[in-house]
Amino acid sequence: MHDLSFAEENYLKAIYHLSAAGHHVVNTNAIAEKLKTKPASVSDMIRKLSEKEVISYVKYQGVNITAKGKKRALWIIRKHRLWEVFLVNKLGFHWDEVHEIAEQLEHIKSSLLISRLDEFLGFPKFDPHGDPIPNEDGIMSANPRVILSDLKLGTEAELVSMKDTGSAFLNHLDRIDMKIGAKLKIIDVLEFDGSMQLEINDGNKITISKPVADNLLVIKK
Amino acid sequence: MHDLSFAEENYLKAIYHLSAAGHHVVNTNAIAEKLKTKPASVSDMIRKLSEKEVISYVKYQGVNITAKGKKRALWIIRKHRLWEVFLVNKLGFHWDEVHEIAEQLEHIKSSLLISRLDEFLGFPKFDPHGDPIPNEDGIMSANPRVILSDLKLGTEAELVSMKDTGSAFLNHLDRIDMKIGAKLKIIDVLEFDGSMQLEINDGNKITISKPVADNLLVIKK
DNA sequence: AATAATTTTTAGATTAGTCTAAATTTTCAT
DNA sequence: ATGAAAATTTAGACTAATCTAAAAATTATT
Repeated sequence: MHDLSFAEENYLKAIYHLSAAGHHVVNTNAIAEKLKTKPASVSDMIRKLSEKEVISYVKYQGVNITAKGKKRALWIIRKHRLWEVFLVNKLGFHWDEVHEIAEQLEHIKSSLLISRLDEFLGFPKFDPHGDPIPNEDGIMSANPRVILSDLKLGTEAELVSMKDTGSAFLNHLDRIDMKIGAKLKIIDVLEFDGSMQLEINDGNKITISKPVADNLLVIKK
Repeated sequence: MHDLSFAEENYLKAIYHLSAAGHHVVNTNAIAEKLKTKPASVSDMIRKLSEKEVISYVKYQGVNITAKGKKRALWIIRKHRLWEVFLVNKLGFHWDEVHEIAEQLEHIKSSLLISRLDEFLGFPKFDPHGDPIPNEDGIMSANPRVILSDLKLGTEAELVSMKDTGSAFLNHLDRIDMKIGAKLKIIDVLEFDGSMQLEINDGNKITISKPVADNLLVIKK
């Protein structure tokens, strides 16, 4: 198991995220855009990563991540998300300030460190953005996040993240007491405008518009 | 303030440690040996570091660290030692397992992270090896470590580290209840063999041989 | 003080990662 | 289905960090 360099790890992670986002074949320009690098650099790196068998690749035909590559990528993602939990829960950072620091910490090499950190944090299942944390085998045990507006009447869910992190939107959520971790139950959906009536934390009933519901990510109970 | 690369940071730290260890002028071979690299590589790096004004340097005459360089080095050392405290006090590592991980963590760039970590750890003054932790300005407020056998009759001190970390020696210390943090008072020194009688933690009296006293590092009270 | 031994620097290569510019391949539109 | 547009790869160059081998400077020895 030769180690990957920081640059190689970043490429692999980007390819994993693009694969997971539906593009089961990932193209060069998409990688270049995601990493803010040039397509020529991506071509070079693709050759190197396919020699290391973490991706498979046919010239001009795009990239597929291999099982081996997926495992490596999920290991990096596990580290990233555990460090984010540490930064927010232990050091008091806000969840939208931690990404850059976690991008550095995710490259630290020590599996013992990560298992100790996991234990110290109480074996969290989600990072502060609501994304699930893979276990040592790369498996995410928790339900995936879904968009609130995709759920049906009667569904219960927990708020884990917001898509739009602009302060105007966050202020709005604050005003209606909608915080990460809030338990939601859908008690009505209005056909004509898609707005929803919700019960929050088994108490207050509020109504939110479709655009707001589109921005809220939840996991089903 | 342009950032230094990881390699540059490692060279600067090595030069700082060599300067602090008495060699007020540091020579190329010493740096090469410390970093397990070749003198030719050191020559190149010396040129780069002196362009960045963190060291001053005359060809064939060795290297001096500048005030600017010392500040940079102490910042890296601060990060290294705080991370070591985290690994030992929070994650349960033993103090002789943490160096390699801290070598990686010390390069993480974020001063906010370090001030938060410092606070989280309770503003420690020593790392788990007993070395003092510099503050934000690069100043080490604590007394320096000294060798127990250099102290005079009547002196009180705190055990902060052992030079010899072999398990035979550590077992011996365990048997006589000599742990990091123990408060020691020198109640007798025997001329003919240099052995010492100590009071530990205001209680038990024990006798240790000169070779043992030579291996114990303490700070004076 | 001259020469031998040691230390340090330079010269020239190598690898990783990046870039621009040009060539090639694929895709899309008419 | 063919030419234009877009995507991708190749070619060649650059920087950072390293190495080996050779040259130059310093230090030590007789």
